Amino acid sequence: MNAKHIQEIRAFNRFYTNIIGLLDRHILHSNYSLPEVRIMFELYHNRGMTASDIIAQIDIDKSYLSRILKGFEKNKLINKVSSGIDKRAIMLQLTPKGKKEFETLDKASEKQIATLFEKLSDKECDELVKKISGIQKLLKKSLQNE
Amino acid sequence: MNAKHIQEIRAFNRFYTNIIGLLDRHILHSNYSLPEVRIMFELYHNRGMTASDIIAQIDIDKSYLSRILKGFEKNKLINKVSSGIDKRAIMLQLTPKGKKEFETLDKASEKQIATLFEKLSDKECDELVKKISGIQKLLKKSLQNE
DNA sequence: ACGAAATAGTGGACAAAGTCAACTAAATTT
DNA sequence: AAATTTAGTTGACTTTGTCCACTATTTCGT
Repeated sequence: MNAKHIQEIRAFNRFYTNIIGLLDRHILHSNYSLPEVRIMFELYHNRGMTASDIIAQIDIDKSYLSRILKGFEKNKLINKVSSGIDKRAIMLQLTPKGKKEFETLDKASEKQIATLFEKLSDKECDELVKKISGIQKLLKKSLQNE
Repeated sequence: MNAKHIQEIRAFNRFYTNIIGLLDRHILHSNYSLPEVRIMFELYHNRGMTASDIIAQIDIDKSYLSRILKGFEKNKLINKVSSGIDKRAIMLQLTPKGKKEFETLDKASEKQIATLFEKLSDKECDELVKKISGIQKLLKKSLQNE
């Protein structure tokens, strides 16, 4: 890794930070915050997670998470069920209402992306996705502990 | 753009959001916030910007920016000089202290990146950078207004 | 088996980040 | 010359996020 590599990566970070901002814009007009949606995503895609499982996936302060989950429960988006095995742990699950809310956000997100990239041809999209997965592969390799 | 493309892009966003978090980690232990560093970056790389110029570059609320700049001035990181031409506008410039502070952060950021990607060979870095710039080119094309 | 240490989650108090609307002053439009 | 727009500031506020101390379990070391 030389100085040029580093500069290119930094430029990309600045650039892509803006892109992510654009892609998250639909959330600003929803009733949820970014971390809330990110948490819903995890709960939607994994059955029976605990708060700790969520923390393992996304970098979030546990007390902040606790508060968000409390809010979810209050609004009937999730059920909290004590895990039988470990009495400290609590199993979380989206209610039908919670699932529906997430799906609405999810659809909006898809639409946002489709709009943002509408100028690209199918061929260009293929190219984009190919590069994207190449990057992920490289980065994951470098991030592997040990 | 089809459903598969969209899913891949979203997965990349989630992934890369975490990467950005890792890359910004050094800022958490500095005396500055992320937006502050981002603003310093702009001031470092462009001479004689106004607050409006900064807003054109980064998406930030003008009153929030105003407060940050006020803090910078208080800590002698910038000079504010009324622009001769337009008496409403104020030219901003990093002081030597401001430049030095930014350079320190900048070095830390370089180091952070180098550490994060240390497992990649030079060849892999070349590959990474090539893909990165390809992505930027595609996205910029799609984002062009009109 | 028993005490010490670790883990799961919560709650209070607080700090940081960011927004909104109202405002002054200068510049531009009509 | 009045009306509108633009540059920037300020007060009051909300949202977002962190820190620390705490309870209740569970696991570890001996």
